[in-house]
Amino acid sequence: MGKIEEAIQQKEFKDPYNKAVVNLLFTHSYLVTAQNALFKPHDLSPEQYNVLRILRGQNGVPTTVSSIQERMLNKMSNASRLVEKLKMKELVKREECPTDRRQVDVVITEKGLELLQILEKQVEEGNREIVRLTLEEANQLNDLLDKLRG
Amino acid sequence: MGKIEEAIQQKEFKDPYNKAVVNLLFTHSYLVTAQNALFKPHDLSPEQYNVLRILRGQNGVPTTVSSIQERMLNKMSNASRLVEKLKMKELVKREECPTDRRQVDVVITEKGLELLQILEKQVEEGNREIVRLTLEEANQLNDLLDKLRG
DNA sequence: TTGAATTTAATGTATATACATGCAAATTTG
DNA sequence: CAAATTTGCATGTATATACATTAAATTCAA
Repeated sequence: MGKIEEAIQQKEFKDPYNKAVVNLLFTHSYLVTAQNALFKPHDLSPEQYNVLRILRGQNGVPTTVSSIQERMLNKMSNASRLVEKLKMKELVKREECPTDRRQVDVVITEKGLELLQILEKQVEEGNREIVRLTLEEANQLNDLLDKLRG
Repeated sequence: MGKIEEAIQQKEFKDPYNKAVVNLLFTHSYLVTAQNALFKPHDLSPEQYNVLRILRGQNGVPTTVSSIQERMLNKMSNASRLVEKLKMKELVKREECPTDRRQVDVVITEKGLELLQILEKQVEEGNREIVRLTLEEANQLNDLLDKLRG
């Protein structure tokens, strides 16, 4: 794979900023493609996995749809529909919130927790393998990404 | 925005590799959201813009659909359908390849080139603004991303 | 306290991704 | 050369993103 210029056959970029944006879009696709292969056998999408992780982080405390939305990796995603998909698979429960009937309390089920436990190990191991950096470099990358977003 | 831990309200990560993957997914969403706002008024998606750029890079030499596909940022995208969309907007022309009737020659039109010229300036300027790094840091980020993919 | 504004979730529509499949043309092979 | 394989593209289906709109519940203000 190597340099981005070879990977997408583009000779040069306007400046390092524009190159970084393209490089990030391309690297994102690389990561997501690898992750998809992992999720596929479990009939779960990366986004659904992400929602399950957020719910487990609550330790049993019900979470509203908007709260899930705020914590998702993709802010423009649609937590409402993802929760619906997870409910159909019985990985989450959805109940009307007693104190505010507009809201919906979402909780991960035992079945959801079990699936998460299996998947998480694979994802964590997969991520370590797919990121071909030293520990120090990975830390540098995290700092740069945090700074990039301002 | 700042640190990824605050941005998505996750206290800690398994290791810097797993943190980097999440950080990259999140940063990708940040970039794409900003880019979408730019493309929206021109009724063009980022992916369609990418195809137009690839075609212009050919300097008038017809390009096959599979060649476009190979050079796209998202390898799993569907160049065939994107070309169809662009054709409906008269931004590209599509002709049967004379030497191999399986293939389809795609060329950007004058209208496509004009739109690209306008958009490109805005995208380039937008990218410089949205990446809040020094030149040196942007170069570092590019090196790390290239290395990450191995 | 009632009416306006806001909040929360669901839904509608267009676009794109992910992957399988179909089909015709071209190439390989026996 | 005929049959089998491969290639190039289109298309079908499910999922997700992006964004507008709707409907109901709640809050706020006159």
